Amino acid sequence: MRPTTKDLAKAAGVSLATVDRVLNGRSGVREKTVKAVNAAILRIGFERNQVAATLARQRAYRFAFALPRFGDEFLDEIIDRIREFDRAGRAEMVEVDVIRLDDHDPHRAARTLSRLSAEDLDGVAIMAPGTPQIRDAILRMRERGIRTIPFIANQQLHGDEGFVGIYNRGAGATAGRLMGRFLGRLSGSIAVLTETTQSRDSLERRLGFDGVINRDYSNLKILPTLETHGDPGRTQHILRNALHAHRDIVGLYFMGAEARVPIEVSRVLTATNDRVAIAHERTPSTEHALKTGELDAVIHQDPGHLVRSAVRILRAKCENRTTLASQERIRTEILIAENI
Amino acid sequence: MRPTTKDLAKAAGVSLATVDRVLNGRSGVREKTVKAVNAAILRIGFERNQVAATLARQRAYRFAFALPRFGDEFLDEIIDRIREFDRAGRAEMVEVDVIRLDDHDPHRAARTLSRLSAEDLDGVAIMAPGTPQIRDAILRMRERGIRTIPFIANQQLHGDEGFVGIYNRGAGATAGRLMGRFLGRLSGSIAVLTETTQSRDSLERRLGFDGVINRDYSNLKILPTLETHGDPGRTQHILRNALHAHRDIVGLYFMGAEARVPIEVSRVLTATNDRVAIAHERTPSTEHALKTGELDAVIHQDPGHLVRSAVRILRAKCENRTTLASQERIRTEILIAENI
DNA sequence: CAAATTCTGAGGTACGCCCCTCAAAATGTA
DNA sequence: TACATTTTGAGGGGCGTACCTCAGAATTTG
Repeated sequence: MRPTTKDLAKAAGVSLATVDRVLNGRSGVREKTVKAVNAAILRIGFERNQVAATLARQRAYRFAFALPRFGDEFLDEIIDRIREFDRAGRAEMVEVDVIRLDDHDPHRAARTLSRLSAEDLDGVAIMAPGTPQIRDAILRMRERGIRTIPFIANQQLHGDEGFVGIYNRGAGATAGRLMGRFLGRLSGSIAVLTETTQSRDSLERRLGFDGVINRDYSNLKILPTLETHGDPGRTQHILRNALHAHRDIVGLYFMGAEARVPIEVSRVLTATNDRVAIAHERTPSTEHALKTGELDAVIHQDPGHLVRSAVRILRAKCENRTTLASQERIRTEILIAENI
Repeated sequence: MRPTTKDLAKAAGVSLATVDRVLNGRSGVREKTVKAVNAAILRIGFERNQVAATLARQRAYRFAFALPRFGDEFLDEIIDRIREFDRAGRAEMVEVDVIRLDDHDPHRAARTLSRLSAEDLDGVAIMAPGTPQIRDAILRMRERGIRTIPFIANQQLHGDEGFVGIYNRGAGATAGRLMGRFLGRLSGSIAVLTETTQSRDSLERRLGFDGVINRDYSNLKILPTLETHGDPGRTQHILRNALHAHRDIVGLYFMGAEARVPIEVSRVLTATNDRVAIAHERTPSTEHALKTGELDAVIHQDPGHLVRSAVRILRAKCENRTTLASQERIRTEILIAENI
């Protein structure tokens, strides 16, 4: 039988009340006693029964995802996964919710975070830039007893163990390698499209992509990044111009999270499928394009996994546990028509 | 507040005892009463609190993996993940164990399964061929109240919902596509190695691989599969012969689960890395070979995911729940140096 | 109609922990 | 030494469910 708190109390030579105080970090226990209890924990191999602990808490774990108010197809996907998790998690006493942040107004966003109370929230996964206001708001949340982890966007704060996100540089490098290998001995240029080059995602991906191509594929030349601003008309315009100005374009790299528009535009503009096209994120559009051959590969990070991983880590923080590292590593997946 | 069994009893106009009888499928309740309770469940949106239910069971969930006695590097990996899960799962009242089956002797294997009792086991994930003896043993286990799911190997039994396994045909096709694309316009032959062509894994992978190459890459010719029988000396011998007999070998496909020996041998035999080499399963050997460039891609299915998924499904069966389908789909991952 | 059978209700205990109160003991301070 | 303060012990109630017993009610059977 696994040792219980009662066994632990006996082993440590203290009462149940003291064991409880130590286990839950309550005050009013001498250092010496704390040490004695911890020693007993190791000695008898006590491990708190999380099932009983969760039940006794008298309330479900309540977590939230703080996400930007406006986003792309990929963000929608994440929100869907959060809702899905919420439905499935209720029987396990876990509730998750979505909070929208005005990412264009750091003050408002920070204020939104400031209003969150430990009364009705155990932890938050935050997807927001690391501006001073936001970083400050996060620190104050922590003081209030709300656990936080950076989600997708990293705020580079101290104590940010358990970042759940995307390794964009690696994702870009992966795209670069596939582009280089798929093109083989072919020479020519590669057009790169994204919504905006301002975002860190785009910067890092481009960095990874360039690194591989420039080092290993001297036959290929990467053109300056084209910005679509998410506008179909503009996308069509700039892509047509690019294809016209550079007759040797052999590869298309859709670097942004919103590949739908570029894919459609390039379908219209390109009669044949002989250019290698690579995009990011599995969405209905990219999935379909893979099947038809309009895309040759998609670099993907599973949003469901991101969500579940974030919740597991938040919960582990609440329970002073560590998680299975191998389970939390978010994979940079390569999708082709054969393995979607 | 979420409705509890007490609320349900009130809503259905019955006692707690009757609610309990219905929820846990005990006998001695009139059909009419069962219907009334079920109607009330839907009406008030009752959902059993799994945390409380698990605690009240007075014992942990006990699951087992029935695995072949002898296996390859990949099976070792799976066993490691099972042990790991067991350690991490104790706090959640889940215990998992490994049972070894004599896969060469269906009678003995069936007998081993027959000895398992519902007393000390809630469910088993079974990796065994679907021989009549084994299928029969599985059916009798189910009658005894032990939940079962096929694991990796499918026994094709009725009621096998929730197969956790590998889609070998797709994995082979994925390997084929990458081989074709990585080789580009190059012409030549592809050598295929595996431990034994007898296994269904090998058959299906080869089928998928051939399908893609033969349809789309007329410049490539696939040689007959070479069998290593896991013997380094023999591997070296047959690979040297093949490279000698077919000077035009441009691709190597290591189809088996044990790629270590073939990789080492081909390193010795091949001075340059200009042949495309693809293997299955991430292991220390294949990971290292990816980094050094001896392998160009690895097709992988995450063993940790396989294990966790199997446990989740078994547990859901015990609790009459369904699982999140999106979480249980085992991905055919493509690994290259940039995304390991 | 009575007897046998089936169904239901009432009540209890248990799981392992959280969280609370209050008094007693140990320690520190003047 | 007397007092204040800190630390500890003892005990209880609660979470929502599982599982048990036993008596009484409802239903079926002869």
